[in-house]
Amino acid sequence: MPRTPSAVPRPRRVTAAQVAELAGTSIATVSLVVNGKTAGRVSDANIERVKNAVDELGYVVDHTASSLARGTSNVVILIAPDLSNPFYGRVISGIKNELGSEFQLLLSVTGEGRNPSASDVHRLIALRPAGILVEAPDDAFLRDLPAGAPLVLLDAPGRETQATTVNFDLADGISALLDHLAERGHTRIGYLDSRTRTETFELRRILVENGARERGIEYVSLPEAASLIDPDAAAAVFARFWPTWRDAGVTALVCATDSHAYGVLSAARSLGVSVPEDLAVTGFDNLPASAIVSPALTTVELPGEALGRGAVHALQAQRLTPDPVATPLLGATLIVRGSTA
Amino acid sequence: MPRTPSAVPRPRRVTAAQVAELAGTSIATVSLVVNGKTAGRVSDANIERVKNAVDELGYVVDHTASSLARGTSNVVILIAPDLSNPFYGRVISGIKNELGSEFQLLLSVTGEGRNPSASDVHRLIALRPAGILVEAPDDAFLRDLPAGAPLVLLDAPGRETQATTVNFDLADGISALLDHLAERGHTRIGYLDSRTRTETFELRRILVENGARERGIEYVSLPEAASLIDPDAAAAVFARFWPTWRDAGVTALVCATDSHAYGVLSAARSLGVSVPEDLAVTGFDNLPASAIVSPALTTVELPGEALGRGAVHALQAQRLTPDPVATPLLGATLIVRGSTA
DNA sequence: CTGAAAGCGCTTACAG
DNA sequence: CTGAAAGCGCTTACAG
Repeated sequence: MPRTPSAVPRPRRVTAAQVAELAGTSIATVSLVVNGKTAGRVSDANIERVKNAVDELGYVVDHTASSLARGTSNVVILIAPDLSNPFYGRVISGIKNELGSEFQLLLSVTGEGRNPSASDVHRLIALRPAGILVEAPDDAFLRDLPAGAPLVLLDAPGRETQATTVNFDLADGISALLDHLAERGHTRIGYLDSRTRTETFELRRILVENGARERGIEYVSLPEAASLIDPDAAAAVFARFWPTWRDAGVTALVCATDSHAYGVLSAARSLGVSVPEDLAVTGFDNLPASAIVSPALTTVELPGEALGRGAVHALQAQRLTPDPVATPLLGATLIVRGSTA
Repeated sequence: MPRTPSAVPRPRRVTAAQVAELAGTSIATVSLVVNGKTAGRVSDANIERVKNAVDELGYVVDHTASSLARGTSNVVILIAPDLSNPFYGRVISGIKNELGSEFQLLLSVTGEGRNPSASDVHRLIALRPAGILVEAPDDAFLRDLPAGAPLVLLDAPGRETQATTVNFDLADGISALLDHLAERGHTRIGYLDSRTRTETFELRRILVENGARERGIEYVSLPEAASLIDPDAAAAVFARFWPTWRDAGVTALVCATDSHAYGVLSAARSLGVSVPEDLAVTGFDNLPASAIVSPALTTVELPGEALGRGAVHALQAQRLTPDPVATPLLGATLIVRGSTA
C-alpha cells in the first residue's frame, strides 16, 4: 500500500484519564480495576464507580500503551507457510480453544509457500507478542533462532533440543501404513516428496524408506520426484516420473501430503492409470476432501487440533524457562480407503 | 492459556538510546534516520553514523512504542470466518502483494465458521491497526459498525453505502451459469444454500432464482436445504433433500460454494445418483480441488486475488475520507467442467 | 486503600 | 542540520 498523503483523523479513543475523572478516582485505580487486580487494593465503592464509568464511556484498555508499559502484549502469533492448506484449520482451532479469552491469536503467512524465515519473525517480535508459534520452520530459520519472545515450533522433528517443539508420532503412523501396504502384497513402492525442505518431510521420507526395508519392500528412490504442496504441481511431477516408476515395478506410491496425492489421482486419471489397480496411492493429513476424491484416499491422519492445543501448553511452559521444554508426541492414525483397496 | 505464575525475563531489546549513544547523535536523529525522514534534516555524516550503529547493534524499531507515539501501527488486519477455506489463500495473496513491505498483514479468525462480530473487531482496534479488512461480515456486525480504524468490507454486496466495500460481479457470473444450464436443457433447478446468513449468499440465491425465472427455468424453492460451508455437512443435507428434489423433477443443483458441491458429489455417489446424468451440479469459487474431484466441477470462479488487491486499494482510499468509498465490481467467470457435461 | 510519579521506547513539533 | 523535551496511554513500585 503506497504511503497516503494525509490520513483523515479518526475519532479520539476514550482514555483511562477520562474514566478516572468521571469516577472521581486516580488513573492508577482505573488500571487496577480494569485489570482485575483489586484484591486488597481497591475499595468496593471505587470498584463500583470505575465500572460504571467504564460502561458509560465504553472504555477499552489501549492495547498498545498497555503492551509498552508491561513489556509484553496479549497477542500470540502463529506463523505458517500456507494457511490455505485445510490442515491448518484444525491447528488454528486447537490453538484458539486452548488459548482462552485472555490471549488473542493472530496469524502471519509467509508468501508463496515459503517457509517462515528469521526475518519474518524479527518483524513480528517487534509487536512484543506473548508468544510465537512457528509451523514448519526451515533450516535458515533454525540457524538464527530469534530471541525476544517465547517460541514454540510445530511439526519440526529433530529440533527438540534447539527449541520447544511439538511433534507428531510419525513413526507409528508410517509403520501402520507400511504394514497395510505389505499386507496388500506390494513389494515395490515409490515416494513423492514435498519440495519444501522441512524437517517433517525429511523424516517422513526416511521413515518410509527404512520401514520398507525392514518389511522386505523395495523402496525405489527417485529424489527428483518432489513438488510444492499443491495438486497441480504434484500432478505435473507425477506425469513426468510415472514411466520410471512403472518400469521399475512400483505398485504403490506414498505421497508426502494429501495435497500431493490429489494431484497424483488427477494425473493418473488423465494418463489412464487405474487407482488402486495399477497403482495404490496414499497421503498424509486426512484433509476433508480426502474422503471425497475418487477413489477416496488412504492417508495417515495427523491430529492438527491436538497439535494446536499442545503448542499452547508448550508455550505456557516455555514462558517459565529459557530452556527448550520437552513435549509428548501426538499419535498419527492410518485411515484406509479406496485408493489402496 | 492459563495465566502463568511468573514468566522468565527475556533478553533486553536494543533501544534507540543505545544506537544514539554509539552513533554520537540524539535519539531524535536516530528516529529520523531509521524512518527515512532525513531529507533536509540530517547530515550525510550523521546518517552514516546512525546506520553503522544500527547494523552493529542489530537495532529494530520497537513497534509498540512507535505505534503509541504515532497513534497508529503498520499492521493491517484481515478478519475472516474460516481461513481453512482455500478461497482465502488467493485473497490473502492479493492483499500481501498489494500491501508491500511498509505494512504487515495479520489475520484473525473467528471460531467455528462464525462470522466476524463487532466485539471481535473492537478487540482488534485496540491494536491500533492501520486498517481492518472484514470478510463476510454478518448483520449484527453491520448494525454496530466499529469506528477507530479505517475499515473495508470484502464480499458484502448491498453494504456499499454503509462502509467501503469490495464486491464481485455475481450477476454476470450467475447469468453465464444459467445460460449454460438452459442450453443443456435443464428446466427445473434446485439450490443448496449456505447456512451462514451473509449478504453474498443471500444475493447468490436471489440472482439464481430471478435469473431462472427470466429464462423460463423453474426454481424449486427449498429454503431448508442449507448447510455450513463444509463438504460433510452439505452431504448430509443433500442426502436428506434429494428425494424431494428428485420427485420435483430437479435435474440440476446449484450450490452456494464449491465446498457444498463436494459434499453433494460425495453423497450422490453413495446414493447411486449419477452426476451429471441424473443430476448436474455446480459451485462457486473454483477452488483448486474442483478440477480434481470426480466428475470435475462446473463452477463460477470468483477472483480472490483481485478481491484482496481491491481491498487494499479501497483501504488506501478509505484512509483519506471518513465516507464509504466506491469501488468497481470484480468480474466472475463461469468454468464449465464434467459435473454439468 | 489511595494517588502522584516514574517509566515503557518511540515520534514530532519546537527552538536554536 | 541538531537536540532537549513533551507526549502517546498505560502499569507499577512507592510513599502515605
